[in-house]
Amino acid sequence: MQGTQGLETRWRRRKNARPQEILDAALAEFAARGFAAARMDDIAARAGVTKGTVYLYFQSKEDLFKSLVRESIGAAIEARMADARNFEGRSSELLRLVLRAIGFFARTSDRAVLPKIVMAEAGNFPELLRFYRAEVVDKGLSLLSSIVTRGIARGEFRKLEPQHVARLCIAPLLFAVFWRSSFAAQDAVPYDLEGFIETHIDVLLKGLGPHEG
Amino acid sequence: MQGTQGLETRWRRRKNARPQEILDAALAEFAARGFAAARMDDIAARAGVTKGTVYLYFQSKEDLFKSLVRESIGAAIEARMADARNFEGRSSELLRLVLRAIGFFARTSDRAVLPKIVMAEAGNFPELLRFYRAEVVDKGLSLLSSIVTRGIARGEFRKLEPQHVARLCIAPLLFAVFWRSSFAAQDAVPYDLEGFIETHIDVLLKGLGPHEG
DNA sequence: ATTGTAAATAACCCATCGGTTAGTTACGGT
DNA sequence: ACCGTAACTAACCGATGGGTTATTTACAAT
Repeated sequence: MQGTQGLETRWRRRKNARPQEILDAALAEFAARGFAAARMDDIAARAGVTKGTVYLYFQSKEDLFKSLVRESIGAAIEARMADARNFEGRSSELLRLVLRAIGFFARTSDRAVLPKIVMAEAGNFPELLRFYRAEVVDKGLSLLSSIVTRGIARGEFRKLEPQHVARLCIAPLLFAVFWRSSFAAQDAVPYDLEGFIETHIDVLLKGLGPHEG
Repeated sequence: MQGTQGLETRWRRRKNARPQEILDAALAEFAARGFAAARMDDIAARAGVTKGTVYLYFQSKEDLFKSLVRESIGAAIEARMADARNFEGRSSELLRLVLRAIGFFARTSDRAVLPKIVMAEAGNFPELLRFYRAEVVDKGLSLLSSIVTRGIARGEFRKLEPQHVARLCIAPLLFAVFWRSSFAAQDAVPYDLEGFIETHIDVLLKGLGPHEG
């Protein structure tokens, strides 16, 4: 537990480093077990401290989780919204760009498991759900549907309900997150998520196009 | 707990009715809380019995859940596979039919929450995940990818990786399930899931079509 | 070197819950 | 009427895990 440093002391005082280390450990444990099943003892052990120490820096398990959400996704979405507003080219290119970015996040980031955890335990922690929806879901859907609206206005996309299309954009990306965080572990040959996402963008953009088919 | 019948007896012997009533109660509790957080006491109470009685009919919590999966989805998928094999018309029509059927199930059935529960708690109950993947996921994906392969062979669809397209088919349906079982509860104006699914089928079929765009 | 203090530990408390079992009761057979 | 039995209950057990607290210890200031 405390065997990583030299031989002189059982532990060190590291007030500054602890919170981030605990957050990282918590992310890993929440990702592996979900919110309810993650043990504070395990989070502490992974962070190289004991449970009592975690409670020096965070009030409760729920506080720990919220801190995690706050410091991760919200900001990233707002950054992309700024990108989108400044974009000049074709809407299909803009959409491709944004979906590739979110797709990359979904395929590679550790943080991508957070939506899964939230939806999974929505029933037991409604406050967590409300928080996440306001912070992430509504912002994300609004970004995507504004791109779709732009595309329709410029005659690049067919006339479809932007709210539906926005959800069609992210559904496969959410699927990718779920696949990665559950089935992927038991696959001998890993499933090609990157190819999946490219196919998604390809099929979606063709499906949105105005040319009759 | 046992106050529903008349005044004469504290309880009745109803060996035949119990299992189904317990399964229904379990579905409701699993749907509301998830697998781990659902309490056997609550399931029993909802079924109008005590916990001991549940263990007369089911070996364990996990056995209860598995029974639920078995009696619901597995059979339905096999039925659709038979439908698909006998179908004579255009692949796009076949795919539309199948997706509408699954979509209807996703929008309306109580059982539709099962995939959500499984994926949510995959990390803690790998055996459950393995079971569900073999019983539902692989069969479902194989059904869909065979339709796609058929469509490509007949020149109705573009040449795309059927495994990717199969997942694209269900991703929005899974999304619908998740939306319904988490966010829907807090929406004042309910989101139009049926329109969403129709848009999905529309966009997907156009996106798969062979005509350049 | 000594000491004050706050960072960190380790042992503890207690509510919860899956599963078990000893006892109770409905009810068909005689 | 009265068993015999199996359906059912109710009380129990043991493990688990969130949160607390008494104690120990690193280390900066003097």
